[in-house]
Amino acid sequence: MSLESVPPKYAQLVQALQRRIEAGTYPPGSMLPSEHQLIQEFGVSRPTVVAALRVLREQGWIESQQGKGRFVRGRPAMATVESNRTGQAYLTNPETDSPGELVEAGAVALPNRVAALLDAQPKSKAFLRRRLITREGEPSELVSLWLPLELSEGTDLTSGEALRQGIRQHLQSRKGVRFDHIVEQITARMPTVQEVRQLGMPKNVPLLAIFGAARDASGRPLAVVEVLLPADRHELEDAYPVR
Amino acid sequence: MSLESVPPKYAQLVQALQRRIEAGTYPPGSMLPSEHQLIQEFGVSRPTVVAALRVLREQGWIESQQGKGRFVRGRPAMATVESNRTGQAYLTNPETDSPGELVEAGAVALPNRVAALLDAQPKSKAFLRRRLITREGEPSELVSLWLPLELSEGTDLTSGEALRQGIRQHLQSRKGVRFDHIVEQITARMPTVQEVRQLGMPKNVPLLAIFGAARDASGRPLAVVEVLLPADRHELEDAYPVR
DNA sequence: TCTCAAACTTGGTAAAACAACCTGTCGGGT
DNA sequence: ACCCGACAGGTTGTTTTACCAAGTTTGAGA
Repeated sequence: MSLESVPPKYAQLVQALQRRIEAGTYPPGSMLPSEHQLIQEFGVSRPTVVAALRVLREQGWIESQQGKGRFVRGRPAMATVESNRTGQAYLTNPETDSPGELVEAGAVALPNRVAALLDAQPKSKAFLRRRLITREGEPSELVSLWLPLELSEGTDLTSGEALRQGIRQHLQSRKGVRFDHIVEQITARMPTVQEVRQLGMPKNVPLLAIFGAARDASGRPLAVVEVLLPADRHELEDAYPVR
Repeated sequence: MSLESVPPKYAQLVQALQRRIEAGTYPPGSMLPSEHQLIQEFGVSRPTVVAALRVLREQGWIESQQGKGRFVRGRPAMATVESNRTGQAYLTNPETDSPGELVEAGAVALPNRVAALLDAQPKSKAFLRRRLITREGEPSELVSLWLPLELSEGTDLTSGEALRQGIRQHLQSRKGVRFDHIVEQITARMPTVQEVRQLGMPKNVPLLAIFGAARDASGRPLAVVEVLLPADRHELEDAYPVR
């Protein structure tokens, strides 16, 4: 059984054209080959070509003029920066993407701030899963996930192994809850002695602390992730259009 | 010649479905009629229905699950909510909105980091305008704006008075440049002694530093704003939908 | 030189088929 | 009686073929 999922043809075409634009084969301002030419070259049908070109237009790589042709704009400036929604990244990407070790997993009393984000009583219990991420062999980030106890039951989150599925997908398939939006808070503070030890960082360097609270469509909190980044080794970057 | 251009069918279908969602005919969480049902009701072909539903999904009105159906999310709320984009706020809002005093205005040598964001040589000169914002009578934030010298000429930025116009509007009307997008970087560091004095903050509390680089559509840097926030009095908050 | 039709371009609609995925039902087995 | 697997029938996702409409450019002919 070959389970290597091949990307759809239109997506392959998108990538091929992006590569040519970046390589300078289609320089900015020049006209892209016509639909008919692309059909000939790639051996696909017109709707497939049109679907690929629509994606490129919506992403800002090209623009089109009816009756004239499609013109290269170049790599969209916004796309060079992968919008670094930190909370989303840690709630969505599989843990196997980032090497690290599990340092804690079990029911604990909630810190005040996390309790407020979960709409729970301070000091009440919830499930905590904490991982120390390593990059290039060095401790890099401390990631903590808090879940209401009823959401942690029947999941693989208690396991010591890295999840091969994103937390979002795991909770959706096992518990049927759907993340709708994330509220993110960013603060800075000095590290505790324990954090200095775990992260192997100087004790006079501040920590960037990102709290991401995932909620469902009705606004009910589902999970909170805290990401601790030593400020001498990390910073956050985001890009957005002005309105 | 009656050339009242009628919108394409798929666009009409988009509007019809949006109206029904807003009217509550399709409440959030409910399942949308299947493609087949929509084909029957509106008397159009499947590609037309699919095109309309694709637009709705990309705009965040609905989400789709292969094998199950399409589900209503409601009017995309996050798109209308002005999220607290710090850099955008300081580059767009009039200075008169926030009381404060001008602490510096003139040509200075660029710090390395700002020079990199402006694509300029380190140590080269640029115009700096720095204001200390006060809230409830207390020093609160230190906001610095760097501009290439050619962009500062002929503007009111050298004036000691608070601008009644946002920096973005001012530069657009005086110099004809348009902000297209902003790249934002967030770091944390310990304050300098001068910053401790100016902000009236404890010297063992870290600073949240936000750098916002405004660029035009081609990616050329136009201006950089740095916002320094004592971490014991400020934090950043943002909200966004999960993709 | 001017006019206009032909030949290109992209945009939109229709009809059909297959693939991938989800969910329930109906069995047979334990 | 209970559990579990196979299967049927639903859904969306992708691809193909076909045709017409609308905008632009070009060149042939008057």
